[in-house]
Amino acid sequence: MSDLLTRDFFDRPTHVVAPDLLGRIVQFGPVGVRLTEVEAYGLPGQDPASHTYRGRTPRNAVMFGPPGFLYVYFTYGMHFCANIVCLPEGLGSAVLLRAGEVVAGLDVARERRTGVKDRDLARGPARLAMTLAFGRAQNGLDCFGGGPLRVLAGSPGGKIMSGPRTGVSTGADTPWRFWIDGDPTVSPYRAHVPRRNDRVLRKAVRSAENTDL
DNA sequence: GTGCAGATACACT
DNA sequence: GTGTATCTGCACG
Repeated sequence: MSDLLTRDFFDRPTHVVAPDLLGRIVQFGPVGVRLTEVEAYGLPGQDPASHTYRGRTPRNAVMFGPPGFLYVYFTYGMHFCANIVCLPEGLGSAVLLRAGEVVAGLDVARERRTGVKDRDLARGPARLAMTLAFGRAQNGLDCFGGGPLRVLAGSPGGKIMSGPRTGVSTGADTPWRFWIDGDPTVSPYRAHVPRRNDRVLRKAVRSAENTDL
């Protein structure tokens, strides 16, 4: 199974595309990852968790473009995460690639992430991005442009599960996180722990220390 | 298993 | 100017 999907595949709402994406293979150059966990992000003004919630910015501009393009963003000052844009140009939504299993270019993937167990190579959104070598330069790449980035057909080979995304009030009734049941490469990530108070406290302590110096 | 440090882009005051 | 973020690796138990 290595047929290409068509762009139409992504010309649908994210919560429809996301579960359908499980088991498909994202290939970039020599490395291919079979998706085992994804998360859908909604439209501006509708999904507080989405980067497009507050409208268009230079960073999220790709999300407002046509479907089937890669949106790579930088977060926490050190990590990249990758999404694929859904719905027609101008709407602004995408599916986050959370985890997967390396099924092609395993040797290259191991070289990129030495000392990491095979199952952990793409187990988590930022790890997946590292393994596929997604970075700033890959933001805005077309999955259907005939270039090194492609999405291939595949089947989940397991039961598809879904659950609510954490920390979101609006989408609490609609479970927009999808994974393949029992797959060892599904990221263990916890329900987004809002460590706000801890972080605020730590930051306060740090700045207090700086002041004392 | 749990807890924390890291360091940048962006929205908001 | 300030606070948060679609998180990971490592230290520790």
